[in-house]
Amino acid sequence: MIQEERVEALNAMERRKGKYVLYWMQASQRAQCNHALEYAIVQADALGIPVVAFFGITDSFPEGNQRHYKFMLEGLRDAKRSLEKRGIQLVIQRCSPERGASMMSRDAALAVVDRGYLRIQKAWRRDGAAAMDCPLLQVESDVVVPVKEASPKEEYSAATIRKKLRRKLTSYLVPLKEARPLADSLALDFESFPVEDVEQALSHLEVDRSVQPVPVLRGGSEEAGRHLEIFLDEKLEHYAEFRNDPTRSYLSLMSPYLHFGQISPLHIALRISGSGAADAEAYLEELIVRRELGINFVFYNDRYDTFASLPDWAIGSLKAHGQDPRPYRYSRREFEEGNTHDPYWNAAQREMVLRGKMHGYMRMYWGKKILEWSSTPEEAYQTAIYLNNKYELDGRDPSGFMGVAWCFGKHDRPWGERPIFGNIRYMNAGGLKRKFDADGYVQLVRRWESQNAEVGAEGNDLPR
DNA sequence: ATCGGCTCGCGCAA
DNA sequence: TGCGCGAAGCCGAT
Repeated sequence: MIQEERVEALNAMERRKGKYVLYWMQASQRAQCNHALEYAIVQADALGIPVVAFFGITDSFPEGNQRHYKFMLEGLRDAKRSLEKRGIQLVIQRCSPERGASMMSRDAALAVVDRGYLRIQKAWRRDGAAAMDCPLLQVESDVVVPVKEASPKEEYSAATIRKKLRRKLTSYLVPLKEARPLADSLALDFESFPVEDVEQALSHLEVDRSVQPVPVLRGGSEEAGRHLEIFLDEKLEHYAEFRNDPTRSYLSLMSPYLHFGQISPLHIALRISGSGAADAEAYLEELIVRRELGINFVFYNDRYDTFASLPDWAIGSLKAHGQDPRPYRYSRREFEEGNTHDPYWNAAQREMVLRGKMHGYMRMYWGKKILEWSSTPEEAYQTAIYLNNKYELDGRDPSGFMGVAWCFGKHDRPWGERPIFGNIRYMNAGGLKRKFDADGYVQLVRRWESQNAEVGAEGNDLPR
């Protein structure tokens, strides 16, 4: 079911005769549980024409590097294969997405695009819509509840959006029907950037190669589905108990796949929900409430990647303590190399640099300490955003921007005033030790690093 | 081990 | 206008 609240016309063009319906794939890089794709199929069937899918790959996505591109190409390879099985051609071109999409729209009756919430994604859609002579319809496919339906404004906390989201779940937490288009587009003649051989495709892109691809996770909808099944079979029943213990592997690993749209949050939620068990509820809290709070944040707050996005009380309090002496002070480079005095912080940083993913619990401690050990809170904020975007596979994602902001007071309440932090919630290493074997975590990261140095990617398995 | 205070402001009840 | 309560905690008192 495609609720009409998911659909929005991005320009005022009239429908016209055309050879196909264009699905401009951008955020939802998958063939399964994709409302935008299904919407395009419904439109095409009604017009008696096929669907052509298009993806524009730009070498210069801001802060994108080889690590991200490889993961994305693995996903595009899966998407192309899966679409072909349904008789839909995926045309991939090296170009700025909105320009490629508008070129491809010339022979289209209408165009459909998925929704993105970041500045650049909004700009691409706006510019694409303006350049097209046919209608461009946006269909929101990477959230359970459409962002404007969840709330008409920037939310103050998880508590405020939680109630609003819960009220809407009966309408939106429902399966999407998938169809094979009546007309096939495989025979249409288009040039496409080949992605079947991912290494070769990667070598043809002129991207930043300073960060290595990750040894553990491979991209694509197929891998996403495999990890989801492992999570459901082996991990979900202990999720509430172990999710905040980074020495155990009890997370779903969905966030990189969600970031690239290689899996649908609706699909995950439908697989999880129903039991009502505490573990399922805890997971749905992360998947829906927390994730869609992040989307609310970046959608309504244009300064989502800066210190200025914080609430007034946090900015005032941090500024009032801007001159407080810092017990330790590190440069961006010292942080980046994981060379602080704190073995727990260094372990978290190195986990991220090596594996493209930092454990959720450690992300909080990591950000809080960057604030504590930087010259100014503004500099700390920039450092955290820079490192997160560069190394995390799910960097440059609403959840990541929100995660950094939370460490600086966003979506949180004020706490007892103290040096440097002011009223921002404080965390220290004692908290880690109370919750899990913090020294065991340091050892674990060391093992990952030495395994990676010795045998390369093959020996690098997840902890059990 | 457990508990209250820390401190601001949203959102709803009245 | 008043009041309850909040993304993951810390700290000191008991």
